[in-house]
Amino acid sequence: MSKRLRRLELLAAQLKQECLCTVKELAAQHGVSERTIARDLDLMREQGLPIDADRGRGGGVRLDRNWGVGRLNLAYHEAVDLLISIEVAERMNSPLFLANLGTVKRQLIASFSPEKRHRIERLKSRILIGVTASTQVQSGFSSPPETVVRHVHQGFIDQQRLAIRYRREDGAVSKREIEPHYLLLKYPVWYVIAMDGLRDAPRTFRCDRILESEMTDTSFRLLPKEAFDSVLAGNELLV
Amino acid sequence: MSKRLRRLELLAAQLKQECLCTVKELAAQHGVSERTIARDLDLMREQGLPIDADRGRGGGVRLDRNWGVGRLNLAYHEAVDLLISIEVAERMNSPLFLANLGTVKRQLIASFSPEKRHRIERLKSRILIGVTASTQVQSGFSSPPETVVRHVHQGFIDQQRLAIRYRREDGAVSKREIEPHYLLLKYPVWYVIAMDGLRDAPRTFRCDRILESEMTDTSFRLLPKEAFDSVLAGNELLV
DNA sequence: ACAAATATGCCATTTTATGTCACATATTAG
DNA sequence: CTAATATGTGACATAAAATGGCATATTTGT
Repeated sequence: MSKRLRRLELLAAQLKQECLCTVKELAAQHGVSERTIARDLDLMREQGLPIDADRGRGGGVRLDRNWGVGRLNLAYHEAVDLLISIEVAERMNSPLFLANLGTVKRQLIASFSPEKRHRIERLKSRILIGVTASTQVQSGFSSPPETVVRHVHQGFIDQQRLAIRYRREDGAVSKREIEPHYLLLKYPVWYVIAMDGLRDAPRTFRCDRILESEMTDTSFRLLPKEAFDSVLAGNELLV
Repeated sequence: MSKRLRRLELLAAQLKQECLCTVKELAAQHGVSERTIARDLDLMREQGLPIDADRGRGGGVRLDRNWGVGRLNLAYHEAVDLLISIEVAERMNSPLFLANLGTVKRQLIASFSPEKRHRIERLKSRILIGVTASTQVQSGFSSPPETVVRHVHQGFIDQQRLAIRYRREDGAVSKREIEPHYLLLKYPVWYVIAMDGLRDAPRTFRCDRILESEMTDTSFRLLPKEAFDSVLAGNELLV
């Protein structure tokens, strides 16, 4: 086999692309008999693909127009980004294009392994949504650097001490050691809430002003939420 | 067959859930010989699944940890919502969790049929992103009604005349006939830009104030963009 | 009425999948 | 170093599944 598997994949792709195919055409294209194509279609239907067939002259076979736009294969970090993006968008309550994303979210969550689900829950419990900011994202610094994103996916929050280069509002760049505890979105600006290693006090850093970040293996101190009350006040947790 | 297909699906799901399985366990669970599982794994590898194997004592088989967190099967309207949501989020430039969504977008677009791709392009060409609004979404009216969303997916823009019940700021509810041409997001509020059938002039309606909408089969007049210049000014198209 | 399309059943034949056994190779515990 | 567990691979007989061909029913447009 494996021949049949391949054919089934091809058939599905083909039916998605083209609107209406006759069994005869399909048989010729795949070099098998019409009977075989009929059986393949049966199998695909059995597996849940909504294949419509128009009988009679001028008829043919097609996939239900509103069905599965293919399958998305997501890597872990893609899935996390997608899930968090949807949840943030939901929280930000601009609902027109969110109506049908509930099922997407459910599918995403269901497909995580328990271990990953836990990791994501912890990440979410460290994300805060605040009021919309009056400031704009700095032009020229519109994206936080790659490294920040990578650190987020690697369990950035509550685990790793980071060495960063930070650009103050007046333009001066300084080096700092921080222990990040929370991410805060005051749309459109993301902040990192962290213990400043030098001053040993909670501080808030704009993600778009972090020029570089690097993990350091200095130990991380777990701190209770209360330690951050002063900077967290007035913001809501994502979960 | 179909037995093997099912087994392959189960195997993939299982390897995603559990970190490490021995071939012996898998064989026992599926009631086949170890040799068969080995062959199944070969086939899965051939199909592109990144299956790692640790040989030797304590070894086993697992899926690459960062690989496909399941497959998403999306219906058309889910895929559209997802795509538009991502693009809107990108345009709104709050980038922390958008870093890895480029590939998701590409997969989505690639999986649309040409016809659907065209439909989506047209929808996108009718979406405008404006400046962030100072107002909030009306509480109690936070979601536009189901019907508005449905109409969007059915080719709402530029095709259908709608009868709506609209709630003015002072609370008064009136009936109107509109021909919708554009959707405008002034975050967090969505607007419909339409020809008001009674006054025959362009007008802007807040989506969260549309209480009900219904298609009417009265003819729709295609109008050039210039007709809406007065209300479109200062807003940018999504595409 | 006729032609073109799907849908379904049956059976002989061909192809594929499976189990079994043997052996190679890699890793870890002791 | 050795024994114990793992995966990986090849060969071969056999069970199972896929295939093709044919007959037939059914739907639909001309």
